[in-house]
Amino acid sequence: MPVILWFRQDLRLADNPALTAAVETGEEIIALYILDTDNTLGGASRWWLHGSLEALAADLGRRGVTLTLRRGRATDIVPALAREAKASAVFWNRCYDPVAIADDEKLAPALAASGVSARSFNGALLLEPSELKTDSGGPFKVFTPFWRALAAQAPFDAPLPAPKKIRAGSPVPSDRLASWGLRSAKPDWAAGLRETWKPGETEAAARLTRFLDGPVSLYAEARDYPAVAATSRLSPHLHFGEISPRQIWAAAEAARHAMPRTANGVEAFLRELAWREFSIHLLHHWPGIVEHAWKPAFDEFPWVEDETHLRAWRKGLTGYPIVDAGMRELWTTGYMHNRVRMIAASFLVKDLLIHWRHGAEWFEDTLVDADLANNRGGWQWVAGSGADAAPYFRVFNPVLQGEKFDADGDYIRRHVPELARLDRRFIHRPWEAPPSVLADAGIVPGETYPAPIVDHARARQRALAAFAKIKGN
DNA sequence: TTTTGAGTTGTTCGA
DNA sequence: GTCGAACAACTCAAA
Repeated sequence: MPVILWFRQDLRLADNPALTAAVETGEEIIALYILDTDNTLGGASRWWLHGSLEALAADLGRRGVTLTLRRGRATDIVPALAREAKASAVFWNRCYDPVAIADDEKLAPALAASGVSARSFNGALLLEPSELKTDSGGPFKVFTPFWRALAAQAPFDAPLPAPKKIRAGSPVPSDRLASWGLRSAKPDWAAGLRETWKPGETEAAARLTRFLDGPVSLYAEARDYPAVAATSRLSPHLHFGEISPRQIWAAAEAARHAMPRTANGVEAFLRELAWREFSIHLLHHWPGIVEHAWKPAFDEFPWVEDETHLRAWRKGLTGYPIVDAGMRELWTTGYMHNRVRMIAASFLVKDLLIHWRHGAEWFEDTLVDADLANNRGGWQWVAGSGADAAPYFRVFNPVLQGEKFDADGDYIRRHVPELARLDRRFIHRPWEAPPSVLADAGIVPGETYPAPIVDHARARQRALAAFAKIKGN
């Protein structure tokens, strides 16, 4: 009797515990992916998913296995396919968002009732939420102790190799990937994504190797400079499970061992990997953080509804170059450098006083690495409402941040072409440039590039006053 | 049980 | 130009 391997956010063959276990049964395997109708994916995520499934299907195809595509509710599709294919078991790697957890809790007994065994595995985390607790038995709420506790449990299980041979089950009816319309965007906005990214397990591994061969040695210092290619850019690959944190941890440790000069960079990089784990742990223990402030007092915060400001922010037309560069990088490439994410997020939440949920939703629609746990956690961190959040008085100054982390304005010139010829002295504050300088750069304020939509100094005062209202309550 | 040091990423002001 | 303090108070995690 065949067994079903249900692919979810683990679109890879290597270090895939569910796949390895399924292969080890010796039975024929039916590989399944479900496009869940309850999961509204953002446009950039849909674009990525298409490519990732294409790559997975090709990798499976080389082993003679067909990837079966179905659309619907996982809780309906999995038992139905098990009956249809007379499968004896279903294998999958666990996901940790609230919908997936609820599905798992329904599926296991439903399958058991029809005599199908269900086996789930950890393919997405170094340690699962149940495996990492404080001394008093509760979940961590502060990153640094979480990180210490996590690192203390290294080394983690060695990554599993991709199965050499997979016994293919008889084909069952499948949707065609194209029929899902994941890339049927009109107008075609995905040109920048195509130039920037290549979804799939092969590219994920190659990207990791390239990063560990070079940029990682500078990572600790250079990762904050958005014009410098010092980050791994593995986040979308990680989100879709084209690579696992165990693979990354093991490879990074190997690099540190082989090249001691990379030690600082590796340490900082693994810390960032641990932030992903921390976010997922938080989401697992407090699923309410998707919609509500983790600190309840913040649900009383006097957020401002301002559609005009929100639209200017989304389009990268705030008049603050570093914010606009970030928002345009996001729109054109499906990605934003981490430092700039903080600046742009702080601007929305603190300068414009717009609810972090609006920002989170826009990011989820436009980021190729959109990840519920990371994204919601990150936005709440910036807003000050999250676990281990930034203090309320930490308001990023977009001019100072720009001058500090993009001193020459290279990042801005790349993404805001109308400012490309502006002298570096004014690249972060074009409103202060003399008319002759603006003329030389071909800039007409208010026409080719907007004046600042708010005055930062005043916006900061307004934010501090607003945050004072909810303090201590 | 109580105590204690610490907590991703900042800015401004005044000396 | 540089530097330290203030910006709040609270909660966490471990001793």
